Amino acid sequence: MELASKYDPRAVEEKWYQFWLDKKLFHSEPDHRVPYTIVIPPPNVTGVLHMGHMLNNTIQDVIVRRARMQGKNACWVPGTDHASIATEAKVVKALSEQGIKKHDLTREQFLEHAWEWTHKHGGIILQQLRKLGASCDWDRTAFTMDETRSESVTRVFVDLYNKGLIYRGLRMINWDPKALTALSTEEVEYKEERSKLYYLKYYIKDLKDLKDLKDLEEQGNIIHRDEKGYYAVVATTRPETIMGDTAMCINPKDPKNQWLRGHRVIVPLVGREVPVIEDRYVDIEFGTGCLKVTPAHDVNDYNLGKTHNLDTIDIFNDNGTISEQSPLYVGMDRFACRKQIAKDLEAAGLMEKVEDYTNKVGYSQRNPDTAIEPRLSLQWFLKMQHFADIALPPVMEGKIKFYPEKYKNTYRQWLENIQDWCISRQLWWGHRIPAWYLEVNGKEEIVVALNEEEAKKIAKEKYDYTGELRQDEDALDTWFSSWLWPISLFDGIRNPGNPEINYYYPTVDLITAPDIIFFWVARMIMAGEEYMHDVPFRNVYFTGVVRDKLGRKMSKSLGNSPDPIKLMEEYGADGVRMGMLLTAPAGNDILFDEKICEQGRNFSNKMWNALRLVSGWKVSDGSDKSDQSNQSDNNSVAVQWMEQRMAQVIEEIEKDFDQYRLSEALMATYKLIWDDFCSWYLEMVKPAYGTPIDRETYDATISIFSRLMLLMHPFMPFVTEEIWHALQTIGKDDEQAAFINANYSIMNQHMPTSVFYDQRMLDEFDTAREVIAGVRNIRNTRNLSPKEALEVSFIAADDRYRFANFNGIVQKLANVSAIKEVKEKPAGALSFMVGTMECFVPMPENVNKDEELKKLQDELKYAEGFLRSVMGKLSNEKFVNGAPAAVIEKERNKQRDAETKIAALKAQIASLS
RNA sequence: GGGAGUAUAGCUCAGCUGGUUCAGAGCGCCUGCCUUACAAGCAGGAGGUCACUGGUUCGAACCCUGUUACUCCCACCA
Repeated sequence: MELASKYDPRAVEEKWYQFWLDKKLFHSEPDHRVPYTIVIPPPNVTGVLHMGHMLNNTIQDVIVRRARMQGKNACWVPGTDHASIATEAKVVKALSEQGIKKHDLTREQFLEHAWEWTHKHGGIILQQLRKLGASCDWDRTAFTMDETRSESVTRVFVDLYNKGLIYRGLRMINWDPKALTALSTEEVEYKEERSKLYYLKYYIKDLKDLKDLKDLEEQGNIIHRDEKGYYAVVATTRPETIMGDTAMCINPKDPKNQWLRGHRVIVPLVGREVPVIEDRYVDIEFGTGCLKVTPAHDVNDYNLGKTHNLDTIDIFNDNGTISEQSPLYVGMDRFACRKQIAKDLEAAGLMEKVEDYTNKVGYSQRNPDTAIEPRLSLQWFLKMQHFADIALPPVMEGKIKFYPEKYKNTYRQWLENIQDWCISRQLWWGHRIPAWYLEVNGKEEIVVALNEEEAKKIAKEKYDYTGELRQDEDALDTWFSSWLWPISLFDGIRNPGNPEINYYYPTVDLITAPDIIFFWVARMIMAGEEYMHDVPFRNVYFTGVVRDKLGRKMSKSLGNSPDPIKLMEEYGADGVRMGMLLTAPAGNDILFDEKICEQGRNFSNKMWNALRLVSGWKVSDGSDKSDQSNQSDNNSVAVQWMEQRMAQVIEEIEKDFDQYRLSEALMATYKLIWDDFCSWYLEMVKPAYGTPIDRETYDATISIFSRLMLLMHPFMPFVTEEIWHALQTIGKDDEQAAFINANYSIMNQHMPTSVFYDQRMLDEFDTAREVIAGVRNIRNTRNLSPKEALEVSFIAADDRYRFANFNGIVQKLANVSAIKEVKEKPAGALSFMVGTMECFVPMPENVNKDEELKKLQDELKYAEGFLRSVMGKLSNEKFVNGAPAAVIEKERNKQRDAETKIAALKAQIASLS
């Protein structure tokens, strides 16, 4: 078999993915095995893969593949989200490009377009996940608006309505004037903005003269007056809302504004006369202490309006333009109006001053360019206190674990301050609210039912009504379907107790981004507790945000987001996966630099070349009766050592996985393969050019290499499958090889588990390695050719640093002709120390006495300093009395070692000078 | 305004129960090598007052006070 010197992922990746699909290796059915379930955070159906998805799905794939290889029945369910606002916006935009306006269409016509759009663009992202290697059970692909999921949503709505947890009411909500829909409080993101604070004059009605002006001022009142009369000053960031003012408010305890009590003031420009009300809500320190009250357009003002029985004047249309209810500026956009009104106020002498000001403005999460407008509106709500009550304990009590744990706090804080969830959206793309309206005795009544037929039945029973019903036009918030995801995927809402939901629920791990902890994670826990009386998952792994290498969020407008598909084409999916994982400790943001993928690509190549090496070996068939037919001691030691080392690292890897330290597990595996296996083991057993290797070592090598591929497989599925197959088919005839290739997969193999290992052997190797490094170092500094064999002798002060088992290996790897134990330092030798062992390389012609002396003296100085610090501890009574025995023993060992070392160094120095 | 987190080598991060994992890893950088698997490589090397401050302790990167800087979440100050 002739192998190219560079690994080419392109052909390999496609081939194996197809193979896995053909063999249905991702598919799961309930059986006797332990289930391992994970549900994908469903990406937007019309979305395309971005780096966040890459990270999230790579992590999921790693843990799913590992679980599968651990013999669990792994089931990773994929699917997409209908993303009502985002998708509807896209469809509206596409239609308008064809000159079609949404509201020229009927609901049915619009939905036809929307489905068409969904089918055309939908699922691209799922195809892209295949490139990544995602081992999802594609047969289970779901959509939040498919039949099962839709019906689940309707049922849950009806159920919660019947439980009294869903209600319809007029409330202050967040309105998106572009998407023309209500939003939940969670969907509003506040951004700091530089704006202006306008100080407006509100003249006092019928106040021409204040007789006790002086007294009032002495009491602390701040009184404004000009030629037109007395006036109050109101500070506002939103002068355009004055048309909706129905009061001015002061704090009853504010000494500055006592003089305003009981008066009426005139809204500037508008001319409306409004009362001065008093409420402790007003902050005395802010602005002038006078607050304009616009109950229709501000949550606090709304509350004031309720307490003080104020009128509500809604001066905005749905789209943010000024409504007919306003006496001025009708039809003008709110921001244009703000500019204009500022000018007009100025011109009319009604503006006291304007200051620069920074405040926070709410924006729609889905329409980041549109400032939301607080607005009084009739909407559907879910009462949340009940859900907060059931969702808090499982997380606080550790039934669900968060990684990293700090998100527990965030979670608790949110639940403890929960607000009712506005679940209705004025959209067509989504699950239509299953509520029907009817009129009974001139009064509107509501019937909530699974479908119209049911609704009619209820209307008949409850109201003796047989006429037409009118269904609510609104759709539900997207998250009202995704919160059921872990249940509805297994049809657990419509068909509770079915074998699938019983088997797969609860899922094990949820991998998601922290920004949807409230939107999704919390609500899934609520739904899980409500409908399954059990948690939906055991562990939540929060990924970080993928940023560029400068730490900026990746965004389209910055253009700093690489296209994952292109990255995979350049570095291979394995390379990109490894790159992502290397920089991704749980919960930390990822500063992603494309260059890191190179490391992944290089590593694929490294493993590939190890395969090239091994596959080029000729195995001794015993016929030559040469030494190569039997395993040498060297090879035997090498194999044993590698086995110990593997066992040790596997233990580490298992620990890392238990704690979801994926990047560390990967790094440990990486080093095991690159350093231990390639740099050390393969060099140990590598036969001289043209000579064969013994059968035993060869088989052991194939076995070790294969197991290393298993360990690496979850991280880099493609290259490991390729190499593993090559290893299984080496030396087989074509027919056997074809059979193996067609019937076996690395995915079906059992992940190696930790076993007992011999620490002494590992320690002995470490000594040997240091000896080798010492010799190599001497070569390096003296510019000696690696081809020139050297001799090594050593003085062992005690037995801890002996390495006799590795003598042959040291000889081979450092090109040493002989290793001798001596009692005294040979004349004319370079030296180095390994622990307390002195090593010498005799080399009379190369010894520079002064240099050597200096080196030794430096070492001596260090050792003496070290000894001093150790002695400091040991001569401290409190330490000897207070520290645990084991610690003291360690210090005594340090002392002994240091003393031995110092004696050796002194002897060497003496012999040189 | 409330809460959480972070600060260790040029960069990204480990450092778990305070003590031989104690100052580490990967990448980058420097030096020398195209050595018969791999230059996408090999061998070696340099790099750090563990943000600052005070304390607890026989002993602190680690525990506690405070300070500074950055990040995130929450909140109705117009």
